[in-house]
Amino acid sequence: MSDLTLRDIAKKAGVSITTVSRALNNKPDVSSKTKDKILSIVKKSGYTPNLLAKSLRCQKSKTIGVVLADISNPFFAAIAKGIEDTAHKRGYSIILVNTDEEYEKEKEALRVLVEKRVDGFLITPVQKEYKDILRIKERRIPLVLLARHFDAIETNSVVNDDELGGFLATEYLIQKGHKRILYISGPLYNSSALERLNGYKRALKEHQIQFEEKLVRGYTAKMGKVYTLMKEIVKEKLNFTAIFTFSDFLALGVMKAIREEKLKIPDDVAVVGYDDIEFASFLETPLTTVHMRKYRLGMEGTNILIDEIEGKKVGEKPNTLTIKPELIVRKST
Amino acid sequence: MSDLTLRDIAKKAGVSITTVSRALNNKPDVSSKTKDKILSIVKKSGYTPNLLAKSLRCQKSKTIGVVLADISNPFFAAIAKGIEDTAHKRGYSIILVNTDEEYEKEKEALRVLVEKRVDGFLITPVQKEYKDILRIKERRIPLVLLARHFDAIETNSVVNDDELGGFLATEYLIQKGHKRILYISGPLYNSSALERLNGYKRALKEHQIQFEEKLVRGYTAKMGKVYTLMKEIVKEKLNFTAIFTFSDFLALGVMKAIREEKLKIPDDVAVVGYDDIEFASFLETPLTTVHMRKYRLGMEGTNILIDEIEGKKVGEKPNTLTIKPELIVRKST
DNA sequence: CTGTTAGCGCATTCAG
DNA sequence: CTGAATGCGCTAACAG
Repeated sequence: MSDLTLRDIAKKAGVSITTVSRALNNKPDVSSKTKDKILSIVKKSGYTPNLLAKSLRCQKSKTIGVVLADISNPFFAAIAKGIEDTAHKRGYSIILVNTDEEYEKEKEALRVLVEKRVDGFLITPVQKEYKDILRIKERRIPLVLLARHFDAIETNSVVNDDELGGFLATEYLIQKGHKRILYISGPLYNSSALERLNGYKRALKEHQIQFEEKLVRGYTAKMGKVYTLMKEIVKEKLNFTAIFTFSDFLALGVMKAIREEKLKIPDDVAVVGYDDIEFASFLETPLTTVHMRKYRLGMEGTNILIDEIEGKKVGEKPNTLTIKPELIVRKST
Repeated sequence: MSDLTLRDIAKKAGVSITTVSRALNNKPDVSSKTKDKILSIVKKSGYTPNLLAKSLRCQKSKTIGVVLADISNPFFAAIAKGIEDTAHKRGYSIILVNTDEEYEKEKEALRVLVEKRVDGFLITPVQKEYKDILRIKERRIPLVLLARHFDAIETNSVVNDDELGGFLATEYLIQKGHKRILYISGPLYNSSALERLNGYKRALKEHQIQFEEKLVRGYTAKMGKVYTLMKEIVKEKLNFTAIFTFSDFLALGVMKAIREEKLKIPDDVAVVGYDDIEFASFLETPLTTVHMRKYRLGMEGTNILIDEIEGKKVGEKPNTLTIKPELIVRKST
């Protein structure tokens, strides 16, 4: 059964291709009689419009390119869900690409997606460079950055207020009496890692605690690495009583290492995570963490993007949205 | 900067469109001199091929439709990662759609993806019906079912040996001395839930333990529901000493409920999960579970699909692959 | 209200 | 080795 085309339907209905097209797209200028006739033929014939042709002709594909760092990480998965739901609701499909935090893959993904003529991009940038994202901008393809942003270039973006998140977590620990707080950071080219560090520093400063370089460690987003690192750190006698981690995902690795070193949470060491992934509350020692509205972040980003795609944007300035995080206190502190 | 086309490049190079097309696609019949010239012009001009046009012309989109039940569930996320990696490696993009286990959404997704002319489908079917999947088959669009399969229709599929998984988990518990084993099942229209139940029953039978209907509960894949249900069950005095759950995801809900009811794992009640999602091993009481090769499942499914798309299929019969699971014993039993 | 014409960007005959 | 012509399936401008 090779696919039917408008021409086939037109022939069966004894009208022109144009008329069929009009009937199918609910355009005016078709008598309801011919329209009904066409529609019934379409229905019983099993005609399926070819969106490839439509996209080529109309110069819009109703498809969004979604470039995420790691779909198997529940943090990004939650964002992806928000994106997919929202896009679908507004009539768009998403082409999803994983970068594994590698800039080469991001670059490649951007290229292919431009070739496939996506109408816009949603990206959690790797941030090792931004040249290729700049090129998207220059091509005037709508674009929204998610969860991370660049200081150097202006773009639409939806981010978490990471400086505040870092501050809240740290200040809370300080108020619980902790003075030596280890921060397991993500890589600092990542804006969210950097800003959480800034929040951490500000909290220390406001409470007259001296910042110590050696209490900041990690600089990675890989749980496995952090687990190994943590085992080493415990042996270093750094004298910390609390740990703030870049993500819940990392906190899991940290806590496993700590437990294996026979330290008790929260008695020997308090742990605060970041993101509030679903699992955080289901742990045996539920994790105190900075709640981030991941689904909403995906949703808002998608809405901003589609608004721009469809020319509903107000003003010329990039649209940036910063979502406030919230500290969720559980049993790990 | 409106997009350049082959025509623009041809004009600049002083050759025909055809020649440019040939040069770009590494076809023979172009002198290396003109080819070099064209390539250098292409490079400096920033030409980007329009894959929409190419797809329309060639009747293939190099895009796969991926229809998953719930991308925010780490089990599906892991499969998705395997799919994306593999597809990307072989030059394909994926359009991802979530169904939330709702048949209506699956149906709608299938329709849109056919319209977008994906070259093939990877689907974890909701299984409340199969009419629309049948239609895909009738259209002769390549298709691979993942993690679940239908008895009623023949299709390519890659599944876990769920009967065996259910058996292994149950027999292990029996060998640990348990006789009253609660099975928190997924919905039984889902083939994997049904087969795990069958494995559970077979293990009981082989060990001369009477099967009891009331020890099978749940019939849902939602963690929240299971959590609530579990709290009720504990109060029912069902007298069970072990629980086998349909998924690690559900096990999390179950364990939380159990702990809140002051029962100890594994002393008061042993728990076995299914899937072995990454978190299972990072829990404070690491979870005994049936390991499923999720990434591989996605990978194999994608390879089978692309082989069929590209006509590399051997034989006419559907290609079905069953991956053996493995029991991973940890501290929850 | 309806049909004819043109063209989106590309790959592929077929002629030279 | 190269180019002119055709059409993938669709929508839009224009003419009736």
